[in-house]
Amino acid sequence: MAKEKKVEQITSMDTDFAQWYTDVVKKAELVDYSGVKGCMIIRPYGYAIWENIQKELDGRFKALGHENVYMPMFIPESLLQKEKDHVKGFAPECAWVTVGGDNQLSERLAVRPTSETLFCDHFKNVIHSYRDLPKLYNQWVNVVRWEKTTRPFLRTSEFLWQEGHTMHETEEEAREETLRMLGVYEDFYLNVLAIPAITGRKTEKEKFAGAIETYTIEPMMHNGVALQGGTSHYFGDGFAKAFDITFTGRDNTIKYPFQTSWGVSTRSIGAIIMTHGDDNGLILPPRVAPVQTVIIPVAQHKEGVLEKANEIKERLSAAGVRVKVDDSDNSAGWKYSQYEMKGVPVRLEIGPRDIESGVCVLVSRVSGEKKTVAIESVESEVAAMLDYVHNELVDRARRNLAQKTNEARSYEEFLDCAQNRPGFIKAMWCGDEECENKIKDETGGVKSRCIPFVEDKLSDVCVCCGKPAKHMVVWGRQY
RNA sequence: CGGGGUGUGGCGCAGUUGGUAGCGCGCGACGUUUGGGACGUCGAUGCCGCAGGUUCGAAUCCUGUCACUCCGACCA
Repeated sequence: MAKEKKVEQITSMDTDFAQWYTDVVKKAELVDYSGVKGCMIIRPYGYAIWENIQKELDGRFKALGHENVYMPMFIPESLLQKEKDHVKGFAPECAWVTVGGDNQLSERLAVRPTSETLFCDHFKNVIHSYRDLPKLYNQWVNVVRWEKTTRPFLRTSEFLWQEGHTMHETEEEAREETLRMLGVYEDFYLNVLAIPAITGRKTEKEKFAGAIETYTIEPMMHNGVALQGGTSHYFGDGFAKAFDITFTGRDNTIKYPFQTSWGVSTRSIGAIIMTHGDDNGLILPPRVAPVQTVIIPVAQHKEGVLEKANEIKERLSAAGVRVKVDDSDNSAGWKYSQYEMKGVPVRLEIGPRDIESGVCVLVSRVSGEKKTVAIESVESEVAAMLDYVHNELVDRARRNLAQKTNEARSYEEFLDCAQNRPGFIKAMWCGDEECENKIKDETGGVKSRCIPFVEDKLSDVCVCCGKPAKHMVVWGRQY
């Protein structure tokens, strides 16, 4: 079936990717703009996606022993300042509360941009012995960062996320936790969101403020631009020392614990949109889609059609499928377009002719192909198509990632890639920040994404300065 | 924070030399329709982003301001 553009309200991706994104976000009813600068309203359909993301991640966290807590949303300035690299990183984008009611506050309060300092302030009180470790905490909250330019989901002044904060007895254990949680994200992105990604370590320059190591998951969007999908940090005992968090060890000496933190935000919804969407709108990965299958009754006024549609709905629902029947007065064609725009992964059409022969029609949102299946086996057929859609999305995203990943062995080649081929560039690097800065300046924004866990040896020398190379870096532009 | 653009019913837009607001879609009722965005009839919906100013009179001119958007800069 030839794919043509059916939804004229959505700007085509090739015409203007940024405008396409804005159109999809609005037309699929994910967000609305609010009267508050830089802040978005997440509408029911968008929030339902977030709830499914939460459910998936929260289950994985808890299975690994993490507990949910809630910290205050205000951080006294003195607390934020305890770790000097941390405050330097975040102070420029803090929102400050200076007045309460009629009274000027004696100390201004930051609206949390992230909560390491609050957790540490609390850890100090609850960690005394090695028997109190590890502490495996997580919280689902909003944070505020005063961004200069904002876009729905990708960068907003306020956003929702989870932030995990853990304390461990040994460095080794904390380092393991850092990598374990990045692994959780990698698994989640691939097996839930259908998004393959490059994972690795951030360079010194790109590290989180106050971290010893920052690990990252870097999916590539359809247009070749990277989006940091999640991060996991190893802090060593730097914050513990700054906050004077100590415990008595097994050897009866006073020690500092070792710390991690890790987070995924509503930005992941932006990743879904820009990884999977097409010119007809959103395509939701089945495992987080609020509606996995929409049933469109055809000629629904005819005897028995709606009854059959509802009967199928009950059966699918009982089988664990998130399903809805659209029995509104809109024409079938209108409904098709509507649910394509909203990215529902599988459509089920059922009309009088189908009912007569005991079948219904399943349509994949990815390929648009139709499959006639027996009503009696509808549960297994729908489940199979949902899996099929998931796998198709993974394959498509993998192909995009592979196609738009280039290798550069010389600086000329690097600049050529940066200018003419959107996507990632693999290239060797000497380890100096100077080269990162030079590359960023001379390409107009290409930065190191990460030092991947699996490095290729493309040459012996830095692509930029020609000095001996220490690592292969994946470079790219980012949201 | 710099540079461009836009704010007029829910959405998309028109509105000339200033004269008191219009179109399409959508929305509601009724009828006919129904396998890829149906059609007819009738109907409802506006502090023209907000605040000042000029004028007998402002959607229109001037000043300020707010928001959104695109491109940079900045930014887990």
